[in-house]
Amino acid sequence: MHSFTEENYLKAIYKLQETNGEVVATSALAQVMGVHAPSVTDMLKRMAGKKLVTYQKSKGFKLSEKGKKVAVGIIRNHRLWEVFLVDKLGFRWDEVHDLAEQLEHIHSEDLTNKLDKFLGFPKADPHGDPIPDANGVLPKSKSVLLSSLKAGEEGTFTGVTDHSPVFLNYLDKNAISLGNSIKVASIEEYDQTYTLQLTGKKEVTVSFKVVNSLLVSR
Amino acid sequence: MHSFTEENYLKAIYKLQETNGEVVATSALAQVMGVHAPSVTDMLKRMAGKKLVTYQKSKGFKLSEKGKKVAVGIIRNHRLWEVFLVDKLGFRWDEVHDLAEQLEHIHSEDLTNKLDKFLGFPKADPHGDPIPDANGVLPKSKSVLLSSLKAGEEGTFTGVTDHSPVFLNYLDKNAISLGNSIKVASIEEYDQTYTLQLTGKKEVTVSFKVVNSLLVSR
DNA sequence: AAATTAAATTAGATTAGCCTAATTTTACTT
DNA sequence: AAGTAAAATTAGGCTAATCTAATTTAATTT
Repeated sequence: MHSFTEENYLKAIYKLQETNGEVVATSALAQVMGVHAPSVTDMLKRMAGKKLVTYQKSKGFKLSEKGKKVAVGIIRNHRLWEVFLVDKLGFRWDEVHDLAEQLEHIHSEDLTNKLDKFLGFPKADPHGDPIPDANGVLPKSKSVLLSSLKAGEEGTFTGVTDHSPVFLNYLDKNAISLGNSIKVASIEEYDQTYTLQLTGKKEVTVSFKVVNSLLVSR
Repeated sequence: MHSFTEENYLKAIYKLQETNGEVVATSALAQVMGVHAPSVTDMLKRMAGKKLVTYQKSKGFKLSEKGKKVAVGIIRNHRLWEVFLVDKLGFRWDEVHDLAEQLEHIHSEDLTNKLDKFLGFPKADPHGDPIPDANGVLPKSKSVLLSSLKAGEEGTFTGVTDHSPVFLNYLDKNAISLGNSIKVASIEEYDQTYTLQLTGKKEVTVSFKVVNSLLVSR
């Protein structure tokens, strides 16, 4: 159907559109794909030919409806496999990304749906990212950055915006786990460090960078 | 590491060596790979360069130790994934081959071994084919073709040599399942049809082609 | 052993996805 | 509005894996 490369472009474009707005720049895509700009121009022409993206010379590009559908399908696969790897095989949440990047490209609606059922129709992957349903519908998250809470406010830890293993390990080390309740005990005005009160009254003091990578729902 | 294509060549060569003897012909490999002969010559030169096969111009070729190791690793993956698809996800045994062909190329010893453990260290895949262990050791099968039994002899159905969905469905339709006991009730001399007595005294009459594709152990 | 047939290889092209270097287009400054 | 900087594209090349057509090598038949 589509090559792995095409699929990875689609996924990357989808994510860039999600965070950086509708239209994507060649250079931005080149950066996340780890290739040089002319390769992107090349690839986009091919993909535009297949109606996966709409592309106007030097004006940026975005996914077509068709392209979006493919991208969401891949994200669904990716997140379901991550759940499998963690829940069934016992991998840690910081180990599964690269494996899921490979598994996500195996195309079979039947496989995906059977896997979904086997896992008990999970709503989110091990990092809290929502899993699109079989129709490609992504539940709209109501989570906010922990950095947006004021001192005294509280929420439930629902996800991360930084998926790097080093950050995930940092959270493990400080016993900050998905589903925990987190209360902002205090905020140091001088350097924006946050003291957090976790489930069981444990307190940790963390930098702004940390609270700015945590999602909570209130 | 190696491309999917290379890995598929390695697997195909391994299987040809297993059934047709040590040295493999260009044309035979071209046929099973579904490509034309010059493509095979090309590919083999590349693979010889990587020490995956030993190759002498116009003299055929065979796997090196290194190549054999890679091939067996892929077969291990393939068969473990087939067990997963059937035992855990509920696929039928005639549906899993193509999916396993994709899953087998995901490389991670860690993944393979965790999957193996999750499945309870199975010894054979859903078609009865033996699964190499983590060291690449394949248990030597003591099974024989059902066609080699004489009238009155009996065995346990342990595997098939024809893996085509149409044959597997035929077996399903006649309630011939792995693990069943099968007794050769009689052999018709005229056309070599076999009447088999299955577990529970059910009798079926089948052609020579069928008994020549069934493996039994005595 | 010579002739014919079959198998394998070489030669030369093609496609996807990438590259570097050069050029063009767009955006930003003054 | 002109000049510069940044971003995007074109031009031309490379590699892996394939192809067809032509040639060479090996095997088989008479």
